[in-house]
Amino acid sequence: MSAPGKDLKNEFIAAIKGSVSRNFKESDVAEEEILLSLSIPKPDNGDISSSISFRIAKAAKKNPKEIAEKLAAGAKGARFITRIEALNGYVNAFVDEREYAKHVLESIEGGKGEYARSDMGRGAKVIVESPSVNPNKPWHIGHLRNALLGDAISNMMEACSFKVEREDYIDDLGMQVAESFWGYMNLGSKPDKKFDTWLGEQYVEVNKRLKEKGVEQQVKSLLEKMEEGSSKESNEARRLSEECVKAQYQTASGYSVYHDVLVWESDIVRAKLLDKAFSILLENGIVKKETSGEYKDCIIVDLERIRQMAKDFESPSEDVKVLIRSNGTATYVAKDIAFHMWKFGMLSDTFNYGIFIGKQQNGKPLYTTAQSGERMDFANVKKAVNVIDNRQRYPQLILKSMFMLMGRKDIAEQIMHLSYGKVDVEGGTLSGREGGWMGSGRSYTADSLLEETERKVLEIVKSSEKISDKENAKAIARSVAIGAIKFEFLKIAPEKNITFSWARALNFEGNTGPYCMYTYARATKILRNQEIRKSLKDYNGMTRKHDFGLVKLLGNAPEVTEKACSEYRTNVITDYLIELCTAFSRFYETMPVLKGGSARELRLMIVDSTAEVLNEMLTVLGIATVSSM
RNA sequence: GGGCAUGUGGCGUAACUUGGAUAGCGCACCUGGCUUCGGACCAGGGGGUUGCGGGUUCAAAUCCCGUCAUGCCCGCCA
Repeated sequence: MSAPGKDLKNEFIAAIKGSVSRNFKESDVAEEEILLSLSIPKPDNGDISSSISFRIAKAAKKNPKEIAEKLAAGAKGARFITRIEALNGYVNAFVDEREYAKHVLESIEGGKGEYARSDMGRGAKVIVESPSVNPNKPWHIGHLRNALLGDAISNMMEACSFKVEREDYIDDLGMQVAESFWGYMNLGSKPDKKFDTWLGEQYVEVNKRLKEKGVEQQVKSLLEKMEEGSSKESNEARRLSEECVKAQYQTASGYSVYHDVLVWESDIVRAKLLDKAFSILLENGIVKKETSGEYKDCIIVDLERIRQMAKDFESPSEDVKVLIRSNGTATYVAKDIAFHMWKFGMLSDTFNYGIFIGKQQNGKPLYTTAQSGERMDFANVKKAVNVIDNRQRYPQLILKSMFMLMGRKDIAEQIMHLSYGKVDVEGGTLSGREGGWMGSGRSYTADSLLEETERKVLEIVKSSEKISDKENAKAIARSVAIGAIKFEFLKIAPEKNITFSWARALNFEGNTGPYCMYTYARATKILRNQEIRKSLKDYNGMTRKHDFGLVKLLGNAPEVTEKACSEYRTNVITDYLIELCTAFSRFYETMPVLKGGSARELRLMIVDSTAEVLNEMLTVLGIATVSSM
């Protein structure tokens, strides 16, 4: 895989390294150190820059400016770098724009739709868990953030050569489902709308009645029956949950979010995952069963041992964590421990699988754990990414630490909690229980967000004079709306809380998905009916004006994907896209392509390459491009 | 009480992991640009003591200490 930006860096590093060893024999700087010293200077100062002289100056107790001058004088470029200068202590390199442009454009051309990728993951199998919404209500915009993050992270990891399994954990044995189930049986309402929305409304209604006499007790006993597995109630509850998940997956499908497998809590219970896991843990003394005292009959883990294992482990007020309660039921963390032992292949063959959705719109089926069905080859991974909000930091930390206690540091290090901030709405929260997602006017479900956005986009599409493609207006509006929403969530760093605003969501100007999509549409419009010279020989039309700035950015795409992936930060890609689109727009305004004279072929090639990179990067975010909008 | 996250022009944000040249971008505001490849655009302008106080350093939004504010977590609940 070709990464021109990296090639350029390496050439510069080699040039500096060579100069250091010739001029400053006593100060041996590592290539890694030079790499960290690199930055992009203002265009006037050069194309790539290093601040390494400051470091050398410190060790040698000399003036950094002099060091830089000596370094620059003694450094020689090879293929791309023509000139190396010192300025204010920095060492700046200037690149031969024709030679480098040739390398970048040929790399993109040769990449055949896989240019902006990396082989970082080396085919390692990873399981990404998201969004794990309780199966008793519709996705609201908070769940949507999770789903979009999970989807984009999965795409990013795939682009970096990981083998990704997209898994969704369905807790159909929770209090929430029990409450909705109770409502279903006792409130006398019949489904008159999308099932998940209706069920969510039952849930809100039940929650209001929980204070009435006996209701809470009834719900609890209902949950107990559900957990028995073979009862009439458990079958009925599972059926209800499945219907709800089917509805939720209509939402997912609307956003082009897909999964490979659903894992149901009731199937985990049925497969006796807990028993298998805890017999191993008890055998090895990782956890112990208390026979007396405060925690009599509980299975606990000593938190002091965890504290010693994990330095950043916060000190909880208690000294032990109960994993299995005295009545034999498991806590959330206990379930997660067993589940992760399964993910990493530590438990023998367990689940049966069936098909939940025969064919998703990506062409693949969605499998599900099931009471009876086939054995399949899920899990057994090298890495697990859990997209879970930041409130679960503590239990996730215990989870990791448990593997440390098992002597499986290798696994502990490969459990990544992708912790993200919560989504609020102006003047309120999105509580599922209290119905905050229902809103007062427009609701905050993922469905209505898409609907509203699509409506607004459609208005714009219809009033646009430039679009000839009016028959496809609806399809275009749908794509643009999805792009707008996804970009809006993914451009915010995951750890930040978001306060949702309709005004921002329905703005399509500036740093937005539609801007990027629009840029792509303009690029492809130029290319329409044009022949792109695949093996362009003449790079003489290359200038240092707005064309080279654009080409340099194009050269960085593979590194951007890699950085985004290794940091689990989707905003690395959105930032790059904005930068790229801005550079292209500038190029578009100032450098005529079709009337470009002798530079025409070259500029066509630049436009073609930009469209290619835009398409690849947007695809990684889960955003499909349109050629007219 | 302990811990975690966040704090950057009126609003929303990037850069913080790995210190580097004048803190980047968008919205809103002001000025200009469509007979020329699509104005969901471009060019220009005003607006910032990066919460506050110390420290380290040639160099701090970035690292360290303290402090304030906001949100969250610390149940045999789920």
